[in-house]
Amino acid sequence: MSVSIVIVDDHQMVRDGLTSLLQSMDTDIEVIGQGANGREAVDLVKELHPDVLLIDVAMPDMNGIDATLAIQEADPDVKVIAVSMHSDRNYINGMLDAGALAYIRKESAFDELSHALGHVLEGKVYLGEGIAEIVMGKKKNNGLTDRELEVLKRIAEGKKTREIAAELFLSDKTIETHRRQIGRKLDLHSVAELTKFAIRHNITSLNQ
Amino acid sequence: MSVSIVIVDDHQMVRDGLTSLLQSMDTDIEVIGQGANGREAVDLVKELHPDVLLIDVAMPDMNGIDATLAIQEADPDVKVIAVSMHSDRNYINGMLDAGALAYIRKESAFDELSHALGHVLEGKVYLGEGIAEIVMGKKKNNGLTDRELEVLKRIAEGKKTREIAAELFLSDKTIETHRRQIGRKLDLHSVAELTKFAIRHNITSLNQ
DNA sequence: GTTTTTCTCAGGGTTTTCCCTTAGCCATTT
DNA sequence: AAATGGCTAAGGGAAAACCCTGAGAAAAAC
Repeated sequence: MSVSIVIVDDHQMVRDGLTSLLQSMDTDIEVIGQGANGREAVDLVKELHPDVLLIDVAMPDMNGIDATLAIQEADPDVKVIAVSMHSDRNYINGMLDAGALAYIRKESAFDELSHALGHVLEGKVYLGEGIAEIVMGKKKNNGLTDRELEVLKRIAEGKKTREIAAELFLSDKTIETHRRQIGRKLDLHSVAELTKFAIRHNITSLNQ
Repeated sequence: MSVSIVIVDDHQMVRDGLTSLLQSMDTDIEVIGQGANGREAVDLVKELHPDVLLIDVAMPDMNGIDATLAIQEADPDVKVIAVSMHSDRNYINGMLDAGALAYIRKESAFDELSHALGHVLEGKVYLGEGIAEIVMGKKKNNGLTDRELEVLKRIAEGKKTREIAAELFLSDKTIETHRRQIGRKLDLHSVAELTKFAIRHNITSLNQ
């Protein structure tokens, strides 16, 4: 019984590498498609109906969460494995809520990927090293509230207090309070550091 | 004649993928070591004396440029291939000046890597698609001067004008002028956007 | 049902950034 | 010799960010 896989990541060399890895581990695994962003992921799944979708979380154009949501509507049988650079509780939950069956990090070794593959093919959930603890809140993550996350996202997009206030229909003073609170919680006191934090945790995209 | 390779990248899954790719393309290629940062690269080269070093440019702890500089002193025979996420003129030149023989991007396809390998083994220089144009200044890159780059790097590290001035032994007013000039040249008018630009162009590291 | 957290907002002050112009000095280029 | 570009610096004013305290209402947790 052959397993068909679609790989979506914004770096072609990473896609090629993963393809080579997967095909060298088992002759029954076939990579039938590759894409560079969420939009391509959705199109590829609709067209090819793979058994497994291996998808990066942070990508330009359309991220992994939105793509997974769309895919679960179009083809709920596809097993989705999320592969991410970093781990942020809110975004791990985002992927899992969207319907992903596994979440692993690029920092981790390849055998996590093969484990993930084995699990999702049986319909089981697989979480990479350290991910389960984050999901259950046992490992301290960032401690930011949803509102603070919304504000941080916009700070990391280069927006100023007044613009954020207008977008969220709030007072400037409220946004100021959130900014101060975010800085305190994360102990990061410059926009540059906050931006890097936001990128590391997939709260904002590096592109645009 | 067998070719020995050391791979250095901060994501193990990328390292594993590249290893699999390289070994599947030619049985004479042997990946004899892997590292996660510049410091490990230097140690690995000193210990293993590989024919080729495949090294990422942006890494925590010690970046590819500093590592390549150190390696060229310790073992000038090692052929260095730089593999980077993005392309910034100043940093392409940094790697090439440090002694790298090839520079390719992760966005590019795998065959660029095999071409690079073929070239460097003969002692020839190989530049990935679009890289040569950037080096020769034919493709507009960022237009930042060396000084402006030093300032931008520090802005993206979260430092404030006064701190940067102190570090560079300059007046606050001078740094202010540089900041304004950087913003004008790049048409980016927030620290967040400047930080993302700096990360994309390997001017600063995402970590710390 | 009470405590805690989150979200909202304000007053008031300090610090920093942002943006303008002008300008001298030096090295490279023409 | 003259123009260009890079680096330095200053004066001055407007805007934004930073930081404090306090505080009411709603939602969540205990």
